[in-house]
Amino acid sequence: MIPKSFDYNTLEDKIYQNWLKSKCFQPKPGKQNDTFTIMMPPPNATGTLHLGHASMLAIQDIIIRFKRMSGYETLWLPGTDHAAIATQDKVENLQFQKTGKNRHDFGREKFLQLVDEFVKQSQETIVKQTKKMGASCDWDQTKFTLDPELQDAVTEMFIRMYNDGLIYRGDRVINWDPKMQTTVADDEVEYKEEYTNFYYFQFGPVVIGTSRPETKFLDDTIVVHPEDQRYKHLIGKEFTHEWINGEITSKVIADESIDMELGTGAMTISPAHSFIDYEIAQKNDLKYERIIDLEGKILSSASKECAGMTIKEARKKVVEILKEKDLVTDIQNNYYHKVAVNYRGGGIIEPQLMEQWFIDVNKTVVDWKDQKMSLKQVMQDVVRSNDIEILPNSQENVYFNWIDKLQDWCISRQIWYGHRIPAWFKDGEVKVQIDSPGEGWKQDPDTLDTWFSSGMWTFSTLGWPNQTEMLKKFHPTDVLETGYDILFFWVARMILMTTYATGQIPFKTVYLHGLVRDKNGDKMSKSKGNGIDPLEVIQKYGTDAVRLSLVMGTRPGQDVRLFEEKIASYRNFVTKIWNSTRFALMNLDFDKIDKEEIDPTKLSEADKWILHETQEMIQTQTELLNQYRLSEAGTKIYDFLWNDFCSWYLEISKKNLNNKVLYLALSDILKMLHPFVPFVTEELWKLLGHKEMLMLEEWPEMNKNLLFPKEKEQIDNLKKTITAIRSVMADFDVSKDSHITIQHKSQTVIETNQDVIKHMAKVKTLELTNDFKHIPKTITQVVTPEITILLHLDQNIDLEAEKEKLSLEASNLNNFIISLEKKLSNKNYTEKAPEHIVEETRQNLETSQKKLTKINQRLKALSE
RNA sequence: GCGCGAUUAGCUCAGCUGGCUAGAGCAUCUGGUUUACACCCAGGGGGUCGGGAGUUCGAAUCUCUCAUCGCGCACCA
Repeated sequence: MIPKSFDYNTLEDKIYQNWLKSKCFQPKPGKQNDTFTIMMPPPNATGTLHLGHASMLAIQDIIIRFKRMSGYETLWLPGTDHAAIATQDKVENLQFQKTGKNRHDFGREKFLQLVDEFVKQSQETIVKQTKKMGASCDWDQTKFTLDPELQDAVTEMFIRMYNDGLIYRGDRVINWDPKMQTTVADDEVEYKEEYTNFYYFQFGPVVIGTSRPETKFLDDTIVVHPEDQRYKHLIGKEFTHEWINGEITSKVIADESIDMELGTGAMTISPAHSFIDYEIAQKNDLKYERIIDLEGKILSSASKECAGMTIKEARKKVVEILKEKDLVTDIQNNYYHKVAVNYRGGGIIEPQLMEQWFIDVNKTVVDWKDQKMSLKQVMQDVVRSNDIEILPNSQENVYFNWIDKLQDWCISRQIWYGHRIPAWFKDGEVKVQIDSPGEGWKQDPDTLDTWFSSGMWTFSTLGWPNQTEMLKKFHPTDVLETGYDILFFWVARMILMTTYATGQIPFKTVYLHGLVRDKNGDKMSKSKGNGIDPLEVIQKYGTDAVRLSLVMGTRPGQDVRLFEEKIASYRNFVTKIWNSTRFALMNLDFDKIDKEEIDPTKLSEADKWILHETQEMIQTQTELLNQYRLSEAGTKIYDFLWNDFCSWYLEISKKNLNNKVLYLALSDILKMLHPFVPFVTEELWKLLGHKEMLMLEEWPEMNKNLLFPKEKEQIDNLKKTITAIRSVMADFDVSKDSHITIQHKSQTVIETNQDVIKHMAKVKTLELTNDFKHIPKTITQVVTPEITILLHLDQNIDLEAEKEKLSLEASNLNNFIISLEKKLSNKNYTEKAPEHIVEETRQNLETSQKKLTKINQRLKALSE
């Protein structure tokens, strides 16, 4: 005999190994004659598995298993991302702790070797953990963004974009991280709240306000709003006055972008260290000079007194200097503002004017739908025209908002770990090509933004730029499933890169899952100690339970709260699945099953009912899963197994089991459960005597010959009857020696299931009659117009109590009837509402009226 | 400032294109050693679907508005 619950700790790994051994994860042509592809978002090569990954793996695995069983040739391709900045920073920190050396002490080559070693180790961990989640991805196709072929693809992409004029090298203000010594993309900048001093300085004819005095050494332009009455008369004029480095001549210009309300409404600009100042300077053709160097220190060209000082030191010094010159008019403390920091390392971002590589998002050179479009336009078009659907749809607005504001994308990074830029310099000349153009040419030391390569993930992994069979077959992919937090970072970039490179969309659907939070809705974090380690709860509750807890009750785009009680409840469900099959195994006669055919004339009502319900469930599951409504599908199959199959079918049929029906229904249910809980169902499939893997079974199809609507109605009546008996017995506390009379009109299902009723409702004496007359010393329960239950009580019963009960029921029913009648007497309703709704209402009214009549008759009898 | 989301039972959440008297799990109460399952079985209590207005024959569902919470983007001289 098999044990009472699924021993996940010892069986999960074995089952997974069996899947691997049988090559279940590889694409195989199926009856759909079509492919279905998911590219797994590559986890960072440095990481370990967290709940975000676990949730992503659960969702994708459910989808891919469903599609595989449905007969698609499925490819789920796994891999890892080199995550340039994050990885380099992590390894550098580790090495510094260990040896006290930074990357420059090691040198580029040696340092990259250390990173490679570290990455290799991490990748193994991530792969092992991914397997633990039951992910049925094709490990033979595993890719890494720094694989040689993927590196080649990146280089090719860069060269093509350069030749098309989409990549250019230019001077722009970029986000510079002095700590990590690299540029950072706009999206990688985070803002931290801070309180600081806000200074007011006399600058020639005006007072200016600033929180950054240390950038003001060379300022000589005052900007005001053209409509500002306070300053209008100054516009265009020049003034000679004292400033930090001595006497200067400044000029007043006007610009619309000035906010009159802010500070004094007048400001000076430092174009080399501010995005907005740079824009103003460009518009007005002003010169710009650098004040702060890449280390975050003041340049001697800006100030002799402050040269070499840090920003903090220089700020103090500048204020001192201006105080001496009596140019400080006010200092306000506790000024609230936000400081830009690098989200990956926390260094404070200093805007710098630098020469970098950029992708031009506005140049209209991309061929798309027989037109020339800009990258920006293509990105808008594919979502607007529904080539790509984003789930939830509300995120499409977020996407468009982002695109509208999108600026040229700075793709060069001054770090070592990553894809080297294929550009060569010599005497101010630039050549973009794979190999060195010859003697004296030096390759650009910079590497590419990590999202440049991950943007190519759907096609670089399939062999692009070569037109491989894989690429032709599996691209575009079908669904991209990832967290909404990387919609811009990654999803948008994939659309940009893929449409340009391949002329195809990267995927048809974007499914954005929410973040996993704790029970209070707080983000899980190590410092708070509220995190759940997926591997720990897998150990405790099993992978199937963890997967369910990450999928059930979720919607795309909505955060998920996870806590142990929730996981435990799904562990209980896994046990329930186990025991329902265990029961079947104890009762099935395996020798006969293959030879048996379904003969509708020999089936009980319950048999027909469960076959009917199973067919409908197949239909429902298929529809919901095709629409990626995983939680709804999961909830429905959960309910079906637990209630319909276990609580009703098995209990009704216990004493009269039909081998074949039990087997058929259970098999279909296990198949439908499989995508959600692959381990326990696979094990049970084996115990049912199958040699083939469940995961390769065909998804069931609805069989119209197994629909029995009449029996469905009959069993529904039986269920109502049993529930009513149980309820009335509990109300009057008769657990032993219960005596029930069922009055009914032509209900064969009651006749044939007397034993079932006795057993399931625990009735000791049961009588049936077609006579609806009142019997003394009984409590009445009207189930349907055709079925009434009488509970016999020995002692004198409290007539008033029963009257009260019946009266309450009658009054509720009466209210209901009134509402229905009101509806039906409303012409607008009967004319405008759909016919089937009105018909339903009519029937409902009829049934309710009949039922009410019965109750009233009984009430009348009681009063006599 | 612009935008997005949430608000349904004590807790965590379902409820698709508006349509039977609003659901689940957990918790709670009552009663159960029924030979698949106490990680179980049976029964019960608990909600004016955040407030207000509107559209409609009909609103938890659509529109507007207010409130509270959360998030994103921009600005930050």
